[in-house]
Amino acid sequence: MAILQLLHASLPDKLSNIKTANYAQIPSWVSLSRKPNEFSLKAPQTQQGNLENVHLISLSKQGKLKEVQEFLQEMDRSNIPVTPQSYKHLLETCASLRCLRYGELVHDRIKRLGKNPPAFLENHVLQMYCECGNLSNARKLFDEMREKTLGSWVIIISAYAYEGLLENALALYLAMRDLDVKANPSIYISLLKSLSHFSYLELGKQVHCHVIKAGFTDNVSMDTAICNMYVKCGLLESAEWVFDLMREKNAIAWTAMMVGYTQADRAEDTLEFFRRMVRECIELDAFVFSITLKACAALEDWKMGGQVHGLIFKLGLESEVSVGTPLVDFYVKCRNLESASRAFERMTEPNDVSWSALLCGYSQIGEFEKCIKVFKSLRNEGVALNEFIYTSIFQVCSAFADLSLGTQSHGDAIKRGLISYLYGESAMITMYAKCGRLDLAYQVFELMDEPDTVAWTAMIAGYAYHGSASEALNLLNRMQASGVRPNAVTFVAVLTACSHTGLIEEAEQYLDSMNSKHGVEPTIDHYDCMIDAYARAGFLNKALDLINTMPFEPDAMSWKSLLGGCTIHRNFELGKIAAEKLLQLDPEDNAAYILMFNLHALSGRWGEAASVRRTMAERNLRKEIGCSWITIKGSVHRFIVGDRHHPQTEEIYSKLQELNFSDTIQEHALLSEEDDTSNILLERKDQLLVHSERLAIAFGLISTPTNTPVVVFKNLRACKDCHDFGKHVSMVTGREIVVRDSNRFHHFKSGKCSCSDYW
DNA sequence: CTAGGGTTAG
Repeated sequence: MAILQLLHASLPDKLSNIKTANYAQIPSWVSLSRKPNEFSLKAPQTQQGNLENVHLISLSKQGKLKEVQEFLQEMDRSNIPVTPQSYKHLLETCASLRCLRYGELVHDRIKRLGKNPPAFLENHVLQMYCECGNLSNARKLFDEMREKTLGSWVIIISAYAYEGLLENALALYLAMRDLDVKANPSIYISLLKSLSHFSYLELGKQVHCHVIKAGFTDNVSMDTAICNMYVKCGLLESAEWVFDLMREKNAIAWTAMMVGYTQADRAEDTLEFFRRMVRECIELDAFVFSITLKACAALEDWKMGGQVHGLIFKLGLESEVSVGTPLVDFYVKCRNLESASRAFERMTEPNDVSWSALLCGYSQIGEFEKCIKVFKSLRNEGVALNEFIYTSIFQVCSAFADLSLGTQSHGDAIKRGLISYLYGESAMITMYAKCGRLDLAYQVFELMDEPDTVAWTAMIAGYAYHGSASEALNLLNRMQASGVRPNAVTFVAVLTACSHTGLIEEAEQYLDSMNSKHGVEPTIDHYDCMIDAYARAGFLNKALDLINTMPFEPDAMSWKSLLGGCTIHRNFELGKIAAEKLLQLDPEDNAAYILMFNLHALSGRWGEAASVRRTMAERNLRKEIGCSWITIKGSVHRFIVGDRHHPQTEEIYSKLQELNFSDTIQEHALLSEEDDTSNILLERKDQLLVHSERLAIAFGLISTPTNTPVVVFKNLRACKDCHDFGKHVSMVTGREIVVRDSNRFHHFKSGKCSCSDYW
């Protein structure tokens, strides 16, 4: 027994589920050089060569194709015939190992055997070619076969259907009918599989009719296939109709229906089906769990998901990739990265899908460093990567504005053929745009065959970040002309572009016509954009009116936009109302306190300003540390306020002095998101002069050729003083300064900013 | 000879 186990352990995985008889115990030293009657085993004459054939089959079942080859030669030398049964096993092994080379050798031998090999053997050869993916050989054989059995038709039609070669599959099906060969359920099931797409719905219905006429309904597998075909075509009602009529329903039919519900955004129905399955004691397998977890993930229903996880644990399915991977994704979607990692670790054999689910989690939750680290180690270890992983990497590059890693990953993905059409390309558009390279973003966009809504939106949003409203609107027109329909996100980008450039009338028109002209229902995000547009432009009352009359309850963003406008345009009364409302909705919003503080400071209400600042200190608001960075020759230089760690610190500070920009007294009183608000006594002016973005700009000036723009990135919103600083520097040095803050790009040129001081 | 279900992304 132990030997057998050992032997099995050494078999290739693909073979481990093949049931083997005890042939393996026949030693390979069984000699062929002796004459049959010399065997100690008294083999009757009629069974001559039995032992050799048995041994051949044994070798074949162990996947030892090379030894098979050698043994065959030995058998040939001793004139021992190979039985058809042996050939059958050899062909099966070649098929399961996808080993076309040996398969062809076996086929050659069979051809040499005589003019009429048994039909069943030819079917095995056919099957071997199909499984090895060589359909042209398969077809050639099929056409030459003198005796085609029903099985031959099944094999070749299924192969075509499986490869998605619909026309070939259907042509053969029709040819078969012409020859009066009656199709069996297998053939219909294969055909239905290849018709599982909306564009083939009419054909699918016709095949369904043929199935009914042939009397094959009320067959579990058949009905399951029909059900699945309707699901994949998006006709859930038809699928339900078939499903409800099934007297006996297997797990596959249930799964198919659940997939349909989840795809149709009806995840609740999926979960209801799952509950029914549990109640009706249907056997739950890995497939059922994966779709159920997907539904839990879509609903972010961590309670239900947790219960499902419990069941998975009880059934001992946690270690399976097919369950573990969706489990990782479920926890990622519920923003529970800790459980996601734990689920990941419990899988015995994670695959590339598992890795991409995890990496996507890291990038979505903002664990960018971790994401890159894992990505690099996967690359080094030669683990299979996929296009999903690269999409996540592009997102990380966007967040870090890491053009260097972005372009490298782009090249890497091209080499591996892993830029996924649409998904990967759109992620790259965003990546290049957010790295300050609209030109490269546009190149990617231009090279796309058929950009879809998301790709157009990414490009429009790119122009919006950079404040190029006219290009953004232009692109929207081109998008519509090319027949791609804008969605809600597209309009957020369009309205943002308008808002950032003060195109009030245009914004109003787009908001008004969204629904009537484009069939996109406005959401609160669109109203917030409009409120922002009014507020920035100084139409504070219009902004307030919209807050009061829009068909949604105002959210934090609504009031924040109004408050921002009140600060720019110094409307204290309204600003106070907005600030109170905002802090009611989001007491943790650091920016809200800063805006409120600045509003009080601007009106000289120092008592109230100080009280805001005290509240901030007391609440110890968790906030991001402000930092700015610049990439010089591929390496990133990062600065925080008052940083003196850089090796060229002296040069940087003397450059700052040389720029000699003195801020006006009044603006010194204002707070920026970068200031250390936990210490209310700290002299603000000292901090201001050494804000991180100034350090980065100064470093950029001394480290780059004078004819190139200085491109600086910052994780927070640019403060008023530093914005003025940027304008000043672009004036006195004659250089273009580009700053990307958390909201958008600022292009400073000859003392002016592309944002027209509107940000 | 014999088919049918799932999980990752912009």
